[in-house]
Amino acid sequence: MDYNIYNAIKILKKKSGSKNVVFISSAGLAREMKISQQTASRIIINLYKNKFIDRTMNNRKQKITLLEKSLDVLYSELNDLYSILEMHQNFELSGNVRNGLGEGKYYISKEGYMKQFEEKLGIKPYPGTLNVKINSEYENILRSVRSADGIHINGFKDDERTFGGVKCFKAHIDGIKCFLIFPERSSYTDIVEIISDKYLRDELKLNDNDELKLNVDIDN
Amino acid sequence: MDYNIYNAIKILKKKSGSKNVVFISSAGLAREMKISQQTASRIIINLYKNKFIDRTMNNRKQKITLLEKSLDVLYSELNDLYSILEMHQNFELSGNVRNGLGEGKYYISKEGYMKQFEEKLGIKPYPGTLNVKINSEYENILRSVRSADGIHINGFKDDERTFGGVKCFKAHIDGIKCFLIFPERSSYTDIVEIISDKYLRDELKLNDNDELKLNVDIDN
DNA sequence: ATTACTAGCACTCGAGTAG
DNA sequence: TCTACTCGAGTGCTAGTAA
Repeated sequence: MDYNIYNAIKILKKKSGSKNVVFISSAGLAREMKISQQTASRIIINLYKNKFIDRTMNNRKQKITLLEKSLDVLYSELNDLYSILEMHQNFELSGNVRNGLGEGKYYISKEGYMKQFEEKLGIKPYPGTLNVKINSEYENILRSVRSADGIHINGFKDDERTFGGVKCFKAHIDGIKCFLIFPERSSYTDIVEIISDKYLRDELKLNDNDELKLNVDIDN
Repeated sequence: MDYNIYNAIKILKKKSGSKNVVFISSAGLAREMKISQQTASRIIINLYKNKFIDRTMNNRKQKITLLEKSLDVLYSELNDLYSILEMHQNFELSGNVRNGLGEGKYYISKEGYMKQFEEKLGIKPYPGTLNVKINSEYENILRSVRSADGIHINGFKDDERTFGGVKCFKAHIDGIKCFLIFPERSSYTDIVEIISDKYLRDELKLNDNDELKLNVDIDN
């Protein structure tokens, strides 16, 4: 049954544009998947129940919207194949500098994270993050990076609250080594947070809204 | 059953090194796939019958060798996802110039091919091919390119024999536009043949064994 | 047209087990 | 230990059909 779900998502994504919305009948999906209309209908019900899609049934044709969970399926399969086939390509992202408001600083300065950064990344990060809004043309690449494994940093508890796990990806900007960090449980956002042992704003002479290119190395 | 085959190939490829050989018991495969030993055994038999793998049964442990057909499955799934997710990256290959012996010239000069090259590629090719041996580090990328769709050129018959279909990929070398051509029915080789409307050896001042970089554009 | 329920059947899975 | 056969059970398919 899992295979049907995967295949259905592939087809729905192919038919939906970048807006992830598609008008398709169960018979239409059945034709593409070379299965019966009844089975296609069951699959759609299943996808809906399991929150892979949303659906609205206007008059005749149903409208299907792919949810994040569907995209995750595809991007993680892509990454799986990437790593199995040892195609560690480097990804190039481009975006511009945003004002970070300082929450990043609050989080990464926590001892529970800092210790692990030093151990696992081999750097003692400058206590602050550089926030970069990735240009929308690079959304697909960013999604692909996000769904890769990366370097895992465990969550922890302090006296007051729990802090979730994050994952890091080695990267460089103009030759300066840095790391992208993503909260492990969060949905897609086009803003990435970057840490480095250097103060990147000084090192790279960056101001808000400056354009920059970012190279991510996924080695698995 | 198809899904099992796909999954088994993924696991076998992951466990096998770049030599595509792996020692694994049916119980071992079963554990990885979270299925019973019996089912794993059946899958292995199936893979063998359908020429996805070769197997030899020495004393205790069986040795499984992944055949081209298995790699094709993985690389074409990768390409599928690539095109569905609209991640048309450009691939960079590097290799060195080889002496082509002139068979390439014989083939591409055939009217049946030439007409289609002009129609579908928009160039009137110089009647000869540049043969490039791709460096082995780029094997994975070359395989990935090969399993993509490309521009299809139909096969045809002349008075004497039949000529098979080929597929072409737009590429450029030092800014000069060219096309990689692959026979549609042939197994992997690390030599690629390149056509262009220019005589590339002159245009790029190439001699045998000269190193060159090749950029392939897969747009789907 | 649609979607999707029910019924019946076919296929695939895993337990048991032989070699 | 291994691989792989048989067979019963259960899953998931399609056809028929209702709404």
